[in-house]
Amino acid sequence: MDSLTIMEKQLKAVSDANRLKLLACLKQGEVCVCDLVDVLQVSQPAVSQQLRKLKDAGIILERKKGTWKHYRLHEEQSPYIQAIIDELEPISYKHCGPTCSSQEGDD
Amino acid sequence: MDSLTIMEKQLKAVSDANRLKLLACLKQGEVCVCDLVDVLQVSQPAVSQQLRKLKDAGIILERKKGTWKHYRLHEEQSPYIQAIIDELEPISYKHCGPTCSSQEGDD
DNA sequence: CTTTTATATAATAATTTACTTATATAAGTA
DNA sequence: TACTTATATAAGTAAATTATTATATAAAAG
Repeated sequence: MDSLTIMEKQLKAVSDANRLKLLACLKQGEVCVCDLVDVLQVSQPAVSQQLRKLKDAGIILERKKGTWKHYRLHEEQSPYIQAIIDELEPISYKHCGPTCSSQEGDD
Repeated sequence: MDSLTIMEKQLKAVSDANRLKLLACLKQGEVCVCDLVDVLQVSQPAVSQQLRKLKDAGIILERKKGTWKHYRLHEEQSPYIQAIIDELEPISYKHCGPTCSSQEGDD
């Protein structure tokens, strides 16, 4: 994949209001899917699909923790993706529960 | 329009390979539509429509010169759009003619 | 004034996107 | 083992996108 195609893929991944909101949530650190469903006000599968796009573009990473899955921003971003993240106002959310938000994990 | 919506619009405008190529051409300065048609290898109306999207998003500016129309990058860009432009490898093109590429203009 | 040239707009069709509901998977719990 | 919970995948659908061809506009040339 040439650099322009990679760029296109990454930009397509962030050119959607809901996915920008997801990134705005993740600015604060790891978030589990259930909390993100709450923020976006769309169905759980919709959130799952959006997260997948961001993951496929290499913008976010996942960590499994029991039944839960936590997502976070990739530590290293292309400069232009980082600039986008920097521009986003953080969005805060309610933690769905103490079990979900604990720091231990499977990987 | 809130800032997230503006951001979404600008990012949608650049999340397409052909429009990224247009920006890559414009890095060198003003270009007339006929030269851009040559670069993209799609129909003239298609190029017109792509340019319109970039213009509507406030990323490029137009200047009329007789029958021709020249497009150039907006002097001021949002930091994230600028970061995208910076990342693009310039694309060179053939000037369609001396009349077209002269510097005088109507506005 | 008619013709040519450069560009824009309109109408349309194929493709992609982003939801939805239903179902699958996989881990935790009674 | 059966039930619940968290997430993912599948199938279907409505809306958006991006090309195409045909046509309009507007300036320049003859």
